[in-house]
Amino acid sequence: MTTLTSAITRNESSLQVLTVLGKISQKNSLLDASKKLNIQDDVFSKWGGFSMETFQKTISPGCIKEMLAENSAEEANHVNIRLKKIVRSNLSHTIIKYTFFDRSAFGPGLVASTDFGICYLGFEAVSSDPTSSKIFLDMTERFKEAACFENEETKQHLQVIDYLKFEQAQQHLDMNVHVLGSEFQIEVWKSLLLIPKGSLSTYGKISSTIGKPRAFRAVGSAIGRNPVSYFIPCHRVINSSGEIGNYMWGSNVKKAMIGFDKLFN
DNA sequence: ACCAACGCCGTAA
DNA sequence: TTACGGCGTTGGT
Repeated sequence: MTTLTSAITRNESSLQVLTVLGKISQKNSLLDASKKLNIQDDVFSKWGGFSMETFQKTISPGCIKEMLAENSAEEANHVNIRLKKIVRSNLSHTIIKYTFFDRSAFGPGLVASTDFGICYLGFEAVSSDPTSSKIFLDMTERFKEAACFENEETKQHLQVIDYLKFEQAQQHLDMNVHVLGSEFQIEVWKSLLLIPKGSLSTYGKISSTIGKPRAFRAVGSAIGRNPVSYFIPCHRVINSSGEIGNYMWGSNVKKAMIGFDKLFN
């Protein structure tokens, strides 16, 4: 099987993987869920080249604890991100281009950018009218003073979508990210970039690293407003209890990202 | 400017 | 499992 073939099946099987992950609980294992949904249990190997059992184990409490304990600061991420703030007062002169993508390792989604870099990324399966989707409304609400229009040809978008398909082993990606947010939010988002791929942190730990150990709840709110999911890895922050916790695009997507981070490549 | 309500929380019981 | 504290953000006066 060629790399290309497996990449196609990966991105096509992601929807089924996400469906199964949305159905699991402490009572319901991946195997139970896949049987109930009448989904083949080999979708996980098609998706990431690892078995359902391996994935199940990776998101089990024991492995989650291990990922929380890892505190290596070397070689943090495969993606080297340069973060720049969007100045709100300049927004009326800002042009934002957006592209819907129908396939990736984490399902369909929306990516947007300014001329400097990516300003928005999220994952949602949109229906026939994309402009009424939660993801589109969230993006346009954030940038309502800017000029937003659809564009399929942006080099930055293609680069991001390519990466999210994981069609080949990614060594390194240099990426510019342009974020709109308060000082506090941007400080929180920057600290997320320090969480190594394959390990996890907690809301409490993040609040301590920014010097406000009691602001964990505010940190949760700030993380929830992360405009560029996956690349600003808010999926790597979970509850101190070991629960996966909530996620803007669904906790099934969060689980998929956590397991994929750990197992893929 | 002020206040109330709300969150991807943590922890104590 | 439930209740409450603490903190930045937002939306309504």
